[in-house]
Amino acid sequence: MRNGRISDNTIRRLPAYLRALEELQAVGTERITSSQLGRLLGYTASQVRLDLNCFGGFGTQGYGYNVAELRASIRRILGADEARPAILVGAGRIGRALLDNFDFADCGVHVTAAFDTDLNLTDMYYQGVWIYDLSDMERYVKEHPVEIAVLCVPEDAAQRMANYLVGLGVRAIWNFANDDLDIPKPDVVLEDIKFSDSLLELGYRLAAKSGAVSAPRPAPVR
Amino acid sequence: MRNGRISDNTIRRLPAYLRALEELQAVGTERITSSQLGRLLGYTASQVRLDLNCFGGFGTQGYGYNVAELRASIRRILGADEARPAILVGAGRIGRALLDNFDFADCGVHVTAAFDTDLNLTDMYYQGVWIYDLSDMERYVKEHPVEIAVLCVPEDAAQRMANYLVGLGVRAIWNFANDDLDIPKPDVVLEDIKFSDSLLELGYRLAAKSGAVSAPRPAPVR
DNA sequence: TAGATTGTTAATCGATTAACAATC
DNA sequence: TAGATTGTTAATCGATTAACAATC
Repeated sequence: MRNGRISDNTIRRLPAYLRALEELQAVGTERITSSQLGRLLGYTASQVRLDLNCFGGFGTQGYGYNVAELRASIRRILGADEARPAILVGAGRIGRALLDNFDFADCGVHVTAAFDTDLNLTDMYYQGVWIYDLSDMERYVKEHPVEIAVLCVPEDAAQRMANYLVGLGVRAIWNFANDDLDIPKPDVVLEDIKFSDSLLELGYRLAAKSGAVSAPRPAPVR
Repeated sequence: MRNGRISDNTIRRLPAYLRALEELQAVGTERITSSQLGRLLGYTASQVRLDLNCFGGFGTQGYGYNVAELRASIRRILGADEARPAILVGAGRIGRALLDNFDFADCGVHVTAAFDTDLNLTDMYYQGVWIYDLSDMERYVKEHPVEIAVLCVPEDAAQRMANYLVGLGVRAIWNFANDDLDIPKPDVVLEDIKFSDSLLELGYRLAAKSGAVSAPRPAPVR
């Protein structure tokens, strides 16, 4: 178990390992080797072992890894079995779509309240979550443990709201606004969902496949 | 203009450059240097110049880059000014939230139709987009130019639907299902929005900040 | 014990940063 | 022309892959 600084790339691969392991466990697979797991995800066996060994020696020589055990370990590392208290800030379409469809609990997060300014949305339950008026947020956060803010407000309100939330002491922001947020406190965790970036990248790759933009025409063969 | 293979990292930074440039232009900035642009985004000046030079010499020595020009160039590279025809597959909450809130046009994409199996959703317009029954999709795709499928179906239907879409000849899939899709044709572009991965990563970083998981206890001082 | 596969170190590769000559 | 900043090459750094000794 080497414990230097763990690279961002390694961290980003952890959820993929977890997903693969959950599927393996679902179909009853008991053990798996680093090379099998690698093949499943498109990584080399070396990389799998190196990644996992950042967090501990989960394997057994000559055997491989126990699926259930490794899955449990990775869930623990990712905090997937926690129930971190979170609030939804902005209960518009995106916010409510998350409440409808997204399994927060499976990621170790528990949404305890939502906030909005739209009187058509406030003062009601939505998917079991009470939607408060935004003006109640400050009091709510002071009276309840809130670790995470799920930020689903329009782009032009995002930075302002982020500053406000950081001031209130939330420890992490899951941001859905298409905006590069500037987080004043360095120990507040920011994680973005960037729809635009993703779709633009798709557009680029599409153009690149057509050979248009940057795929240089093959050199003329003579 | 060096034109080796352009790295994924470079491509992933393009939308960030674009976002910064749009903001600069919005506030009337005319020119910018690589080091200013870098400071804005947290990159080094070298990196900015190297990234941009993958696509062309957009700058002028002694001056820097013209904001409007560079913005236009990057939009072109990303295909943001196109209107690539796309269909929405699955018009549930997530799908409709996208139609409500997301600016497809600004990413060079035009959603021409949506498909679902839910009779409460089909045969109606939603945000100007007609929702067809899924059984009409095959005919629709054959009769209309469709480049991109925005995949918003439940996780357990995603792989099946992806195979079907690839068979119908779509050239790219923007996937919102939490599933590692296996795309049979190598030239079909796949781009994922991974909500779970993102929130799990947030959870990890939160735990890491608390010094719990992987921050090794400081060695005992004697 | 022999075979297999890990944990871990060494070699390679690629990406980022630094430096500088070209040039506006 | 002098000053500034690019485009581009060289140096550095980090991440991935390969190799192998440890060990189940």
